[in-house]
Amino acid sequence: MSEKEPIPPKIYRRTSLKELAAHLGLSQTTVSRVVNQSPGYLRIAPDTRDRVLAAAAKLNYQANVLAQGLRSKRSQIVSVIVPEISDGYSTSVLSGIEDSLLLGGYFYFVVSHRHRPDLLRDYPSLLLSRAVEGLIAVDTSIDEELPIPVVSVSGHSRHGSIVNIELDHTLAAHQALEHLKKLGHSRIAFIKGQSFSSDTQTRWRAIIRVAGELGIEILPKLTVQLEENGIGVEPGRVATMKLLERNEPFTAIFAFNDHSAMGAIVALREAGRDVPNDVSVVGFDDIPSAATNNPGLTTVRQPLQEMGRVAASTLLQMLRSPEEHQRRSILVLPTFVERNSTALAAAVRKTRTPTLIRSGQ
Amino acid sequence: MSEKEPIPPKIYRRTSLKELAAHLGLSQTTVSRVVNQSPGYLRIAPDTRDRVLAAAAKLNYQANVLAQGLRSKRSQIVSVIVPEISDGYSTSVLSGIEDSLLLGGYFYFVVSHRHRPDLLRDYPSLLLSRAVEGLIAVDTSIDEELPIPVVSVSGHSRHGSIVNIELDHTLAAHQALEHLKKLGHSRIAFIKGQSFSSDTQTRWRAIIRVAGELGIEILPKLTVQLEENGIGVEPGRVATMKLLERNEPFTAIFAFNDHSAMGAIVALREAGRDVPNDVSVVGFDDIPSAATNNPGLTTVRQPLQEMGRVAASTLLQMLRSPEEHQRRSILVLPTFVERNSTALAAAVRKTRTPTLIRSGQ
DNA sequence: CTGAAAGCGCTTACAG
DNA sequence: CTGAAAGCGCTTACAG
Repeated sequence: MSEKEPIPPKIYRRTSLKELAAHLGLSQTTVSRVVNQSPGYLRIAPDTRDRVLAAAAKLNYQANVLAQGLRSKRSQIVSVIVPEISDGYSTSVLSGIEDSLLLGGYFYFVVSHRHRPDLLRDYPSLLLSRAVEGLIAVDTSIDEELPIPVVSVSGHSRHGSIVNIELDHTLAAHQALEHLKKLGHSRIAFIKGQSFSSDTQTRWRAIIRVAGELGIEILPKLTVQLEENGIGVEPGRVATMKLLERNEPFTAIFAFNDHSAMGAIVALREAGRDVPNDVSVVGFDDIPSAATNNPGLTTVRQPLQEMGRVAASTLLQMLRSPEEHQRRSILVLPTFVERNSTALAAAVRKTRTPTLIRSGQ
Repeated sequence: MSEKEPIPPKIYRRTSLKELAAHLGLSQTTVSRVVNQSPGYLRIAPDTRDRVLAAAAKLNYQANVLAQGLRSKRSQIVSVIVPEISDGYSTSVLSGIEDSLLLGGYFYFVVSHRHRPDLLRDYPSLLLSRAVEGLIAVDTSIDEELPIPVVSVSGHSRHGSIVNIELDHTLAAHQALEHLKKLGHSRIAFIKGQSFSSDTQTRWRAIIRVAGELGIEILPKLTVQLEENGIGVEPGRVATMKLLERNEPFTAIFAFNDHSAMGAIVALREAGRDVPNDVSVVGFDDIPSAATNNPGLTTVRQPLQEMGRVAASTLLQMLRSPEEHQRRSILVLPTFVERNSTALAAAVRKTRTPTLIRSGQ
């Protein structure tokens, strides 16, 4: 007895509805109605209600959600499919998704497909056999019609009933290109996204349109695309090396995302070019490491967490009232974040006073 | 008809066991035995087996896992609880967990407690009412006895039957401190972890022990602790500012983790100190951004993904054979990663030839 | 070698 | 105002 008293184990013995009903001398039906406040709840005698509630609290009754799901056809589970879970983009979205789902009493399975065709093909049925009620696809295009509601974050699905949560890419392109234009850049290089990324096409079209409006030329020789292979900043580094080999002068790069912007900075540094003094670099997304990068990344922020929250609450809404007319797409707005990876173009710098140079964030 | 043909929707109409049995003129029992290869499978007539398998494939039978779980008391779901999902540490572990679980046919719920006491208190019962079979706690200490197997990653739980997956902190401390010692650092500052992090204590004790062995002094004036509030690199930046205010000279910092090491670098830069020429900084974890940080972070790598894989396969093992004696803890080994945030101490540099200076990674 | 029956823990028409 | 009964889609003793 000289040892520390063991903490008395919390009672995790689960009471079933049957036991609770027996304990109260009531039918399961009545008990079920009370604890779930189901239709008919109001017609139950107030003191019966109180007795049930008291006993449920005392015996720590918690419904078996599996059984509820089987019977009522609502598993209270949805699934989120992402390209790769250990990636800043997906997890910011997941964080927002979790916020909304928790409020709605839903749990979620995460699966990552890693661009593997077998997983992309098999996951939908695997998830359906788990009775998930809905699916959120993050940066993943779903090209089959599923028997459950699907919300896509940056997925650009044009299929059936899928609701897309998407960024206003036109505004995003405008913010980035106008920023570079103001700084005096006219020879701007572009790093396009990997072909597997569902944002690649949409964003590129917006860039072309906006560049036209702003009178910015897009030169094929200053355009490279990220390769499918490679992780982290590597694809951006490789793409930028390719760009440098072409010997076509440029003073700025607009990268597809922050990862590739960081890779671009690495490649430029290796080639002896200073960022931002020789070359300005603009990223996209504003993942957490964009701020701590050196130099801090000027970037177009996607409200990833908010996109997750909106995706989840939209999905819950669809589950609650399937019949209601649902918008096909919901637009969210980017925010432009100026840090230290962009500066006045060298040509312009000479003609202006140093105080005009942004001091950064 | 001039539009593109719509893709014929894949058949997602789910066949039930009952339907399949009726279609075959067999009992559910037999069909169940075949599709699950359950005990008794071998006693079934080979051609019955073939007929069942053929029909199951043709009608695309997939069991309803919810119903299976309810009946067999195996939901095939486990849960992972993490402090925060949008954090490089947790997601690397999750990535490994997913690898192992997928192979075992399990899916998982992720929940993040964000150090909120209410969530930490309520999640266990919420998960139990979801019938999860087991729990993996990442960097979270579980101090109640749960009725299901629990594996803890860096949780250091000394409770009941919990299996801990932990890093060899002594080796880790040895790698980092010997590295700094070799570079000629003797005045080393230490950033301790937040009090809520379960690794803080263990790692600090290991550091004290190893420092003693290596003859490295730990000065209270050169020791600071991360504050609980603040996200990303901010706590590390704040701690380092506090350190600098003390006006006690130091030439190196051993930080609790990579985030705080990055924050330290920011604070040092703001104070006009160059990393690594004035101060060397060593991080811990090797999260993805450690490599892309500028300067690249010298750090102690935790094999996070492996830890996740080991945690999940250990849990599955416990679910399969609960009676088997299970080790109380499983040790994994750190790898020391030299990058560019550490260099020879200034005092030493003068006395050696420049070629001795590491060229970095 | 195969099947009838019970039951996992719930919800929900239906009835009174 | 309350309950008996059926049934969600499975698995598993038990029986033959």
